[in-house]
Amino acid sequence: MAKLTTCIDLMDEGIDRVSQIIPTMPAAEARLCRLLLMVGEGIDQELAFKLKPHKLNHSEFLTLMILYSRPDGSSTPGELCEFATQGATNMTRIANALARRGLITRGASAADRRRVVIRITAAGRRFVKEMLPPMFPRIDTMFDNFSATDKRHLDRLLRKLAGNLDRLSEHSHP
Amino acid sequence: MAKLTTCIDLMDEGIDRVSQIIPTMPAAEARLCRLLLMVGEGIDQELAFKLKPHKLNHSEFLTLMILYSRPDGSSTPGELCEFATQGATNMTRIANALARRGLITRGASAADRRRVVIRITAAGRRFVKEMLPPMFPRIDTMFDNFSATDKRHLDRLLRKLAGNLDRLSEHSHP
DNA sequence: TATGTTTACTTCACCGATGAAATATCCGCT
DNA sequence: AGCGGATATTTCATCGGTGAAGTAAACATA
Repeated sequence: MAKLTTCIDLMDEGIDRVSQIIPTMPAAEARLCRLLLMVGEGIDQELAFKLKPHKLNHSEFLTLMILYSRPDGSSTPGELCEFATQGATNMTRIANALARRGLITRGASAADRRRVVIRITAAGRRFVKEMLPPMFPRIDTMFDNFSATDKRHLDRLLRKLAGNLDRLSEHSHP
Repeated sequence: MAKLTTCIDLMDEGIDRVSQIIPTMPAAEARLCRLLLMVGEGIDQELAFKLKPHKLNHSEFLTLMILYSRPDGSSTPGELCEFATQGATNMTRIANALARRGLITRGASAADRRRVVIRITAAGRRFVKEMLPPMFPRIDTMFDNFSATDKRHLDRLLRKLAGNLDRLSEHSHP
C-alpha cells in the first residue's frame, strides 16, 4: 500500500508544476485541500480497518453510534439522514442491515404513521460498548506527537473551515 | 442539505454523552477524527459540485491532473494507482472513461510489453487549462478568514498527522 | 532453452451509495 | 368532509469502487 507521505510529496511537486503553467492558481490553498482530502482518506481507511472484524462499514457504524449517543436511544430515518449526512435511500439499507443483526429495531410511530422509529437494542448497546475500547489505543497513537495546543489549533482551524464550507454551499447548492 | 456546522454541534453532544458512559474514550482525539472526516466529506462534495458540469468524478479528475502535472504528460496504470491511491481495477475503468473522451491515449510500451503507456492528449491539456481557473474563486473563499499562520499551522498539522497514519498502517496492514 | 515466479493489466462478480419515481400519510384550506 | 400540496420512507435502476481470478509478458535460474 502506498504511503501517505510519499503521495503528499508527489502532490507537492505536481502542484508546483501546475502553478508554473497556470500562475493564477491559489497553490497554497489547493495544497491544503488536497492534504485534507488525503488525510481524510487515510483516517477513513484506518477506521474501515478497525470496523472490518465487526463486519460494519463506516455509515452503519456512524448510524449506530448516533443512536447509542442519544439519551433515549431512538430516532427516525429522516433524522439519521441529516445527522449522518446520508441519503434517505442509503439509510433504508443501513437500517435493514442493522436490524437484521438485531442491533436496532424498526417500529411504527404512533404520532405520525409515515414515520418509522428506529431504536437501538440492548444487544446493540452491548455491541458498541465492547467494540469501542479496542479502538482507543490506535486513536491515541494517531495524535501521539501532538501537543495540547496542536490539538486545540487543529480543532479550531477545522471548525473554521467547516463554517466557510457551509457558507460556500449555501450560496450555490442550497 | 444539512449544514456541516450543525452536524458538528450534534457530534460534540454525542461524544460528550458517549464519554460519560465510557470514560476511557479519548474524547478530544475522537472528536478531531470525526471533524477531519466531516470536513473532508465537505470538501469532497464541494469538489464534486465543481466537477459535475464537466462530467468528471473525483478519481478521474485526480488522474487527469497527475498526468497534466507530469513533465512528459505520461505514466502507466500501475504508477497512477500508486499516486492516486486507487485500485488497479478502478484505474482500468478511469482510463477507459478518459480515453473515450479523447483526453488521454493508451499505448503499448516498447520497453516492456506488459506495460500500458497512458498519455494526456493536447485536448486533455486544453480541457484542464480551461476547467481549472473557474474553480479558483471558490478555493480562495474556503480559506477566506485564514491568516497566513493559520494556513501554515494547518499545513504542518496535517502533514504530521499523515506521518502518524503511515506509521499506524505500517505496523498493522502493511 | 525450459520452468517457475513475479509483475502489469484486465475481466468478472459483487457491494455500497445515489437519483428518480412510487407509495403512504399528514397538513392546510375551502 | 374533501382536495391539493408537502413530507417520510421505500423500491428500482444505475454508478463508482473493490476483491478474486484470468491473461500475458518479463525475469531468474537451473
